[in-house]
Amino acid sequence: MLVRTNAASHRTNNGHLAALVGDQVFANEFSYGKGSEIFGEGDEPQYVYQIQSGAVRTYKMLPDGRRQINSFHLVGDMFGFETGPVNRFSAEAIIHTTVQIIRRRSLVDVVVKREGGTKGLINLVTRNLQHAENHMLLLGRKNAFEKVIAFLREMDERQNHPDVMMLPMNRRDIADYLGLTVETVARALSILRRQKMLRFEDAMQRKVVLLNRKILAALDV
Amino acid sequence: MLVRTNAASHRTNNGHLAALVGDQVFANEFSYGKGSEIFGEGDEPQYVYQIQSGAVRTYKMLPDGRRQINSFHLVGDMFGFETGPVNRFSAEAIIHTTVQIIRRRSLVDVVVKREGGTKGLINLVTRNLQHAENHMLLLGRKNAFEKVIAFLREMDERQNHPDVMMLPMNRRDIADYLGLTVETVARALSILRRQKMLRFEDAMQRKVVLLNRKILAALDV
DNA sequence: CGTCGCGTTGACAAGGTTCAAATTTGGTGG
DNA sequence: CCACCAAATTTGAACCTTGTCAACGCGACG
Repeated sequence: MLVRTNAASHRTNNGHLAALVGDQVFANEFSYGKGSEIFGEGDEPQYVYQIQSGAVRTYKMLPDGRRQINSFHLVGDMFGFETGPVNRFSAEAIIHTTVQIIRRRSLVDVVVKREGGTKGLINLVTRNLQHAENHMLLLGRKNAFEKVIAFLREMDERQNHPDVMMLPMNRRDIADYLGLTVETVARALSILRRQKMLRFEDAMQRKVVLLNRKILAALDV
Repeated sequence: MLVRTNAASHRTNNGHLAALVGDQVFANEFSYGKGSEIFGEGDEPQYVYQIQSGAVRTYKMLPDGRRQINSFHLVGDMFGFETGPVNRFSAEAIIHTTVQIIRRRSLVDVVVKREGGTKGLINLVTRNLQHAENHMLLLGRKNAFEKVIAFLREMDERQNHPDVMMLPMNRRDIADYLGLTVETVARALSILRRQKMLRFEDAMQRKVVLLNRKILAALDV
C-alpha cells in the first residue's frame, strides 16, 4: 500500500491460469522486484496471480509491526483468489518474481459459468484452508524445533526433494512464518547442522542439503 | 473416531441450510451429547451441519495428544463443508447440541447447479479461511493477554454483545484454541477480573459480564 | 575500502509452562 | 437426601524455553 512497487515488464501470455478459465480471458505477465508489494491488505483485489519465477510471501501485520506470514508461494503456485471484496492480507515478492495475472472479475465470472470450474476454484480455496489449518496446529502447539523441522520438510516437499534446496526467503521471513524470532530459527538450524541433519552449500546459508530425511521425518511430529 | 457417539433424536425439518440448497433436499435434525464426536479426522465427510442449539469445537491433534482447536461453532453456524475427500479435523459437541444436517453429496451437487449457490458456498469457505488467517496472526504473534482478550471479544461479538455472555467451553478448550495452557488462561482471566474488566456471574466462571468493552477494544491490538 | 544487510552466537531476562495443592462444583450411588 | 468422588478452576513456586540485547563475522556493494 505505501510500499514502493517495482512492477514492470508485462506481455501477453497464456498458461496454467488460463487453463482454469478456459482461455476465455487474456493472461498477462508481470514482474516485481525483490521486496516490492504485489498487493496490500485492505486494497481491492484486482488480479489473480500464478508465479512464473521467483517467490512470494503473504502476511498480516499488527499495528505495532509484528508480522505473521500466512504462506510462501513458489513457482507454479496461484494466489490472490482467496479473498473477498478487500484483500485480507498483503503480498510481496521475496526475490525478483514474474507472475501471470488475469483480472479477478474475469476469473470469477468465467469460472462460475463453467462446469467443473466451480469445483476447481473451491478446491483452490480449500487447499489454502487446509494449509492454514495445519499451520494453526504448528503455531499453536509445536515448539521451536518442531516448527523449524516442519518448515524444512514443507519446503523440501514443495520443491520435490531436490539435492540442494534453495530457500528464497531470509531468516526473518522464516521466523515470521513460524511465529519465532530470527535468533531462535538460527539456533535451531545450527543445532540441526551440528547434528548432521543438514548442510549449507553457500555462505549466506540459503542453500540447504538435507542429509537425513528419514530422521527428519521421524522428528516431525 | 474412537470416541463414543451419543447421537440420537432425528426428525425432518427445514431451515437455513435448506435455504442454501433451495429446499431440493431434506434436512434432518440430529442431536449429540456433551463431548460426543460429530465426525473424526480422516473420516469420509458425510454431512454438512448447521447448529440449532449448543456449541461445537473443531480441532486437530498431534500424535502425542497436543490439540489445536481451529474454531468454535455456535448457534446458527454451519460447518462440515470446508473439506475435501476426507475430514482434515475432528468435530465434537462441547455441550448437548442439536444440528440440522444434509448429506454432503446432495449439497455439493445441488449448490453447484444453482446460480449464486456457487458464490454462496465459496463465501462460506472463504469465511473459514479468513478466520484461520486471523487466528494464525493471533497464534503466531500475540502474547497470552492479547490472546485471551481477543478470545473474549470474538465470543462477545459472535453472541451480539449480550449483557451476560455464556461460554459453553471449558478452560482447556479455550487454552487449546489460543495455544496456551489452562493455567495461563485462568491467570489472564483473573487479572482481567481484578482489573474490573469483567465479572463472573456463576460459580464455574462460565458466565462472563464484560464491564468495559471500550478499554478491552483498546487492549486488543 | 568502508558500510550495510544478513546470519550466528552468547549472556541474560522474561513470559509461559510445569508441577503441586487448595477450593469448589456437579454427579453418582447408597 | 446426603456423602463421596471426579472434574474444573484457581493460585503459587520453580523451572525452562524462547525472546531480548549485544557483539561479531562475512559477503555484497557503492
